[in-house]
Amino acid sequence: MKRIKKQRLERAGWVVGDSAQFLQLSEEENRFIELKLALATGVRELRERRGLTQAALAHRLGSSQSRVAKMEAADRSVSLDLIMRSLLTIGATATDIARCIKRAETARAA
Amino acid sequence: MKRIKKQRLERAGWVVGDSAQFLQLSEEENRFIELKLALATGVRELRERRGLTQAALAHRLGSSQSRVAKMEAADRSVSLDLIMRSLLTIGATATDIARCIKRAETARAA
DNA sequence: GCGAAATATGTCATATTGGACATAGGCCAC
DNA sequence: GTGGCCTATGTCCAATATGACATATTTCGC
Repeated sequence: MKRIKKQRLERAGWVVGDSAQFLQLSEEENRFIELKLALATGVRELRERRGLTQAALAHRLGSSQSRVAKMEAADRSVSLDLIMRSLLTIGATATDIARCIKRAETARAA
Repeated sequence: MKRIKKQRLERAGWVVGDSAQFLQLSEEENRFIELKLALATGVRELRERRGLTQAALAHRLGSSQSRVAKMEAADRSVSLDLIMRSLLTIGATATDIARCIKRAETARAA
């Protein structure tokens, strides 16, 4: 299929690629989960390095210990928003966060 | 205050630093918003580079055009989760995402 | 082992975020 | 200027994430 035609179809909202869409979807879902997991791990590492308990971090976040525990376990019920806020609250730099994300990528490669 | 004492207090859940906690909170909130904005911008850039309309991306996400518009505007009503999923759906690499995050940091420096 | 502190897991009501839809505004070719 | 396409904005209510609390379970010094 010509590149132009493909782009036109895609602009209209259709996925044209060779592979089935649900494959693409589950692939993205996997990548998303890996990412979340890598960031969650980053929270735990930084928190421990700071000598903070889950309860202490929770207090800083205005959240609760149970939520922090679920967060570090990358529980389905916790959003990336909370994870990111935690990283920032703990004092993660952009570099720290970027590193987590790269780690997620290399984890996938394995 | 001695480092050990400070850590012990913090473990118990108290912020001990020199600055008021609400200052710390608003600082983190700012960082968070910058981050979100940088990623939202990343979505728009990648989407346009791919020649996709908001509607097309929405269709791939199983979402709607209005939500994509709000997302790119970093509207309060859209989560980081959706933004990240979008980035992945568009085909952003870990490197792309990391770059957005770094950009957020340098934006703050300005 | 015991006990205490830290962490994990489950549930609930409330708040936030979700997709859908309607509609308004912007842009460009005709 | 009008019709078509794209994007922006606002409002529904359904779905999901939230803090809180209660309660396991693990960890570790003694």
